Amino acid sequence: MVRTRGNPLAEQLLETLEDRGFRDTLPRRAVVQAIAVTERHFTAEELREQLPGVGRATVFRALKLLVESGMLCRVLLEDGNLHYQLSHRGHHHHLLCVQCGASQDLVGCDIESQLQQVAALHSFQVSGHWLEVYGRCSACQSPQPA
Amino acid sequence: MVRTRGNPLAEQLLETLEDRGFRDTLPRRAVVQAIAVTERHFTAEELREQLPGVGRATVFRALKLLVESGMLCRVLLEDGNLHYQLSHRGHHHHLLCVQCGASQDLVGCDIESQLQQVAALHSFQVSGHWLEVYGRCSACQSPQPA
DNA sequence: TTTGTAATCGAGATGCAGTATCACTAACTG
DNA sequence: CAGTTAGTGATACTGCATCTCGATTACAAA
Repeated sequence: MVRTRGNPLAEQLLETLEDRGFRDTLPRRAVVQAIAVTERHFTAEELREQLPGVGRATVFRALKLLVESGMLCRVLLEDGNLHYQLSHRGHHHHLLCVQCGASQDLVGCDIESQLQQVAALHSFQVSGHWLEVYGRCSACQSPQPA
Repeated sequence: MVRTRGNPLAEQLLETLEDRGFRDTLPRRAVVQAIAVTERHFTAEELREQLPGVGRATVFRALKLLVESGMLCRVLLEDGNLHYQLSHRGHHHHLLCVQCGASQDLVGCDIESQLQQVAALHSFQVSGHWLEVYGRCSACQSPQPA
């Protein structure tokens, strides 16, 4: 395993980890680099297949670190499977295409304030929420109707 | 295993299953009965512990049937654990107390229409969503401040 | 009733995602 | 450069769920 210069995104992720006190190690670097070049959401297993030289536990540890640091987010698919995906923003949600599996971030959604109000009717104090939206992306709508 | 007269709710669940073409068997009856008398949301494992005489696969098969028939719903806890809970209404969401674990249904939440609008900005056609709300229930708020 | 048969059951194997252990190694620190 | 400590990885294990397949049972037709 050789220390390669990763792509800019990978470097940035590594830097953030360093800022949080974590070391810049070769295996970690490999995991982060693999994630940085992955377009779609992925499972831990898929990631592992791309990293035959990295131990199983290390991959999971890196995933956990990145999730806890807010750089990676979990995505719950409609079939219940849990995937991972790079997180650029802070809190946000996903529009998941049930046909092609693509995911795009949902921006401009101010659901929390609405939740606060409705929950208040139940005397419930909201501290967080989890939302996934399923449907069809623009590319999967018109082209092939049926 | 003896055929006992279950409580009314259990009988109703069984009937619905029968209407859908599923048989009224003793093990199934036991599973449904156990679910019907459970107040809180529960894990498959907890349910299984109450049913030592019923096979593992049978419990899971019954859970799946009930979920697919809309009588049981899955609840995703904040820690990522999946629980099950009786579903009285149709589509609804849960207010999950992170302190005592209680769950109450969120009524009067018209989130889907709001989602449709926001998603439309992305040319995304919404077909469904999953929402869990975390926070503190009324009982867990005032009594013990810290 | 009796009987045919498809649904269902259950024991155990298997799958899959993630964690625990622990001896070893590599990265930072002084 | 040596010491400290985080990190690594092989492997065992856990938790939750599904698969397999021969045995059993519910239901309905005779």
